[in-house]
Amino acid sequence: MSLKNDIATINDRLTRTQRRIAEAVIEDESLLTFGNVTTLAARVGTSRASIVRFATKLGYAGFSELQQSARDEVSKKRTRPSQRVRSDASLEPLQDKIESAVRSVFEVLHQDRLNGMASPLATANHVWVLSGETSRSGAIALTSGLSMVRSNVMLVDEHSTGRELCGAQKGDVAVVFDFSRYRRHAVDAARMLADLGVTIVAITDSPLSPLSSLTDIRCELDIPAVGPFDSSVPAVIVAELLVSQVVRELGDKARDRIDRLETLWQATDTFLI
Amino acid sequence: MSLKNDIATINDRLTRTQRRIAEAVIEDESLLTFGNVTTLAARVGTSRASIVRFATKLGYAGFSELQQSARDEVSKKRTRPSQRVRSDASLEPLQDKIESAVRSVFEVLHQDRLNGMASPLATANHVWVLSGETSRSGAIALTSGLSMVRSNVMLVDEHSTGRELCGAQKGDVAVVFDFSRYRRHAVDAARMLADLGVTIVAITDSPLSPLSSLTDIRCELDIPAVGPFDSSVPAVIVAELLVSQVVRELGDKARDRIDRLETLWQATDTFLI
DNA sequence: CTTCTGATGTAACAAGGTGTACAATAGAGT
DNA sequence: ACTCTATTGTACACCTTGTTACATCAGAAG
Repeated sequence: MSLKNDIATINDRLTRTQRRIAEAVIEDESLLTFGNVTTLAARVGTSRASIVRFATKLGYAGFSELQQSARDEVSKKRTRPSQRVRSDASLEPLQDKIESAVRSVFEVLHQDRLNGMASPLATANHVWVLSGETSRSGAIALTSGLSMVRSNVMLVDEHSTGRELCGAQKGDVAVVFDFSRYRRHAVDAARMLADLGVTIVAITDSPLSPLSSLTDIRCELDIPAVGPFDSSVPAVIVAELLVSQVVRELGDKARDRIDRLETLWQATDTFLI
Repeated sequence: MSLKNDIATINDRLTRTQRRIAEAVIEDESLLTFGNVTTLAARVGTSRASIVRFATKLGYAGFSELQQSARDEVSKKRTRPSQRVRSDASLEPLQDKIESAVRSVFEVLHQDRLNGMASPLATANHVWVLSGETSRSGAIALTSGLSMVRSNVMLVDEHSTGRELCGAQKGDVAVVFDFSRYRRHAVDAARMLADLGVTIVAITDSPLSPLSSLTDIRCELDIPAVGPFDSSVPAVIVAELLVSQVVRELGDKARDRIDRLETLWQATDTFLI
């Protein structure tokens, strides 16, 4: 806003070419933030000197200072949501962190990426679910949801890794949740499965994660800290979105299975209502 | 995404300083888009040459090309919202539902109520954690977090309810997660524990829940549906908030335990970093 | 301990960018 | 038509930046 304000305050004192320059930078701010004097001059169809004079007219020492100001402006815009100021009850910073983490999950997980991650889960022979510690809730959510809509979903516990995984083979899919400190057993198991030809779907927190080099089918989440530990909320959300997408892909097959499950529940009187 | 992809595909071939560079540009993308070789090198604490080598390692001709790519990426991001309406159409209702569920968790869980639920967990002799199906992720999150900061935390599985609970007595606390259809075993177990004099902390979805009549220490959450199933996100958030509050109450005792846990992890080489 | 390899830093260089002095130009007023 | 002034373009000096060649250093292998 500050740039537009600057222009507005002196806009009646602008010369013709300066006005053209102003119009150009308002229409496409990247001319200022990413461009330089030469490109901007070319775009407007004027000389480079006029660009510099435009900057000084706005009150800056030169083009460089104007550019810096424009860059600061967009940087501030990007970081604002997290800095949002509010009253200081001790729960609110947590609320902020979690809410923005939730939002970022949906930014990362556009529909096409979600499709790319869910499709293998719909078609795989077996689905193996691996996780570290903080991501365990996500793994549970995925296993629980997925096993209600398809068969052969296995949660692999740390202490039973070898025994359970020995049947894995090509055509299977392994979903690996792991964050921040990267539990060795999860990473090792994932690497082993990848070597066996199993398709890896990774939910992790950084392109620098050891999981990221194993597969293209993955997403990187922002993980907020809640108290001393990392939150598993983003992982759980991803798990639930994956399940709902798999359900959509499987269509009637999933519905049938859910129906059969329901009759089983009824027969065993599992629920109170 | 393309930058993060680029980094991910070669992340295991990065040298130490190159990894530091990668971490820096992932954390603050403006270092790439707005910065230059000099500033990035200064930020990372390395030489300018290493920055250039990092760019070439990623497959670019040099830093300039990498910067251009980064700039293109954010330019694309800025124009995306218009496409987003179309391509993300099916995700947006879900996003709305989850975000407002998150918000409602914090509306329900004012600081005093959170205190009331967390305090018993800090002082109890034993903490028993029970759950239904969709709330299982929350139970896992609570058990996992709580057992890192205090001892005698037990997750009670459906098939082992009797065996595990027979030691419960006055002075213990049971946290029960259960929603919507109210799994019979969770409710029955909670009732039994209440009869034994165990303090019940309930996380459920309605004052009409069978759990609500057992205890005053409880909260009622709005549970959104994600696909055909109920979301466990609210339960997980409550679990994490409880843990963070217990940590605050236990103070140094919790910190000591975390420290000991850390040395154990170090000794057993549990994590990659 | 020595050697070798790869990673890192230093320094030089070429290219490109900014700012300014100065010349050219356009336009208004006489 | 002439002059004066404000505006714009040109040219140049200076500085910064990206790149590369070379020297140094650290660490693994023997």
